[in-house]
Amino acid sequence: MTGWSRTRDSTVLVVEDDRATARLLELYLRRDGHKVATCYDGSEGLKTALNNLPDLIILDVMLPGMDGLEFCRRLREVANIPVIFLSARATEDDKLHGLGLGADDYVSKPFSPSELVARVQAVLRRVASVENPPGPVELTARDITIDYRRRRVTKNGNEVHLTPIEYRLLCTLFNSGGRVFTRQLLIDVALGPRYEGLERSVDVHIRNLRRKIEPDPEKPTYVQTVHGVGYRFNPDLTT
Amino acid sequence: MTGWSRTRDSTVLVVEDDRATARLLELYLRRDGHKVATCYDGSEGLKTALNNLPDLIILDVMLPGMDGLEFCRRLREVANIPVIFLSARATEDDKLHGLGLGADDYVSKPFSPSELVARVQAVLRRVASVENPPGPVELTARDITIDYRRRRVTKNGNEVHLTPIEYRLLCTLFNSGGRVFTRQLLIDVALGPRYEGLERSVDVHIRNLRRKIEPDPEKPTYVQTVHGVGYRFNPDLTT
DNA sequence: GGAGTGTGTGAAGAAATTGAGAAGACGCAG
DNA sequence: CTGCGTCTTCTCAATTTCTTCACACACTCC
Repeated sequence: MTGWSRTRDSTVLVVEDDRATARLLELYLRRDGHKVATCYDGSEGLKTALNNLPDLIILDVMLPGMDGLEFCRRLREVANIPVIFLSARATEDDKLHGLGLGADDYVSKPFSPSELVARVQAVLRRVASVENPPGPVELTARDITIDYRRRRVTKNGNEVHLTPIEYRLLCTLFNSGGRVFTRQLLIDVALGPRYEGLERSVDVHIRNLRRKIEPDPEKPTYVQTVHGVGYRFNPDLTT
Repeated sequence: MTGWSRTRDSTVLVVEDDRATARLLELYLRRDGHKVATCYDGSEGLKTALNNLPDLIILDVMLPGMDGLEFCRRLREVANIPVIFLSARATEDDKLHGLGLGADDYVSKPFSPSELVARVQAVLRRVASVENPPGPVELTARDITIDYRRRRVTKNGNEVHLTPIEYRLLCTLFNSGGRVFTRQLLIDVALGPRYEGLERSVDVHIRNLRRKIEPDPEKPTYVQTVHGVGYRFNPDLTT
């Protein structure tokens, strides 16, 4: 595990319980010059990912051991490895669309192998130019910056202390391209299926989050309310 | 998990008095792409190790010339080469459990060669970046310095005595670029897959580590707690 | 404007996480 | 055998974080 010093040829971790699909992926990825490792269930995959820090992960959404979203969320807590989702059904796509978890792309089954390989290339190229170590992996909007690797949020350079839930909500909203999230979707995506609070609790966390990052919490500019729907993140100042 | 090749081409020293076992090890390790040297007794093995500085040592516990535990202890005084123990009987396993000597893994006889090869890979991968990082053999952050070759830690020039577990935790956190580690990840990365303690034990080691390196252990500046997540190393004083 | 619904606010109690001390296990050295 | 060093585990206290509730305020549609 050569932490965050990416090597020339990229390693790809495939987490997919269907062996046939997994083998297909391996075949095409190897042919494309990647090193490939495969895990057949979620929790093993997560451990492997954290131990070996591949350059990219291809992740089935439906997994034994650990759900793909859960996988991604836990991965994001400690690492920032790009993820491409494999979704089985069209209905799943909706949720994935909104994934603020740092999914870098998603592909619906059945997929064309060459399309997937192309997406892998694209993600790796994009990531390589931005993310290469050493140094923080950051996203910035106006004066807010998220450093995923250190799990640190700064506003104008000063650290802002966020609780775990606030951090997850912010991450989810932050890199969602301004998409609107219902409270339930925020719960699903940011807090996980095992979350047991009421939807209204999300309001409270949003408020606390605003207090910490908004210049004037009375008039939110980052986390905006969409009345009757939910919340969305506004990266610009144009609204 | 399948695949991955990143840790080949390393030199392995086998110290094992039983010639048949030794030859078996050589065979499999060579097939796996390692260079292998073999010694048949302890004191000769130690001499060889110190002269040639292999990347890893496979060490029989029962040895003529010098006991394997003694070997490990003396090795640790001057070098930081990872060690995998070969223990003859199940009863010996208990002794090795404790990692107290700084063993990195252990394998019971009779062993499956492919399992041993896999463990060699795992140890090399894990240890490579954490305890034997590429680049300089000495890293400094503020007034803490780690000398990887000698396995020494100094604070303002004074040696700080760390236990094997403390040392590994510190190494792992130290050259991680400030990344956040969950307790489980610390266990996986720093202590190895055979570690059997609870996650909470990590807390205790972190506390002991803080007592030794922090100016004011009440307000940690090096090893920071990330509430709800884990720990993080802060090289600067900027927070 | 007013009813009806949705959202923001503050605070209190519950719950979870972490820190601290200490006891026990274990092997080793003298 | 006894003392020493290390590691694990336990409990209790301190702290942080989360949830919930009641009410004030805002929005929308008629």
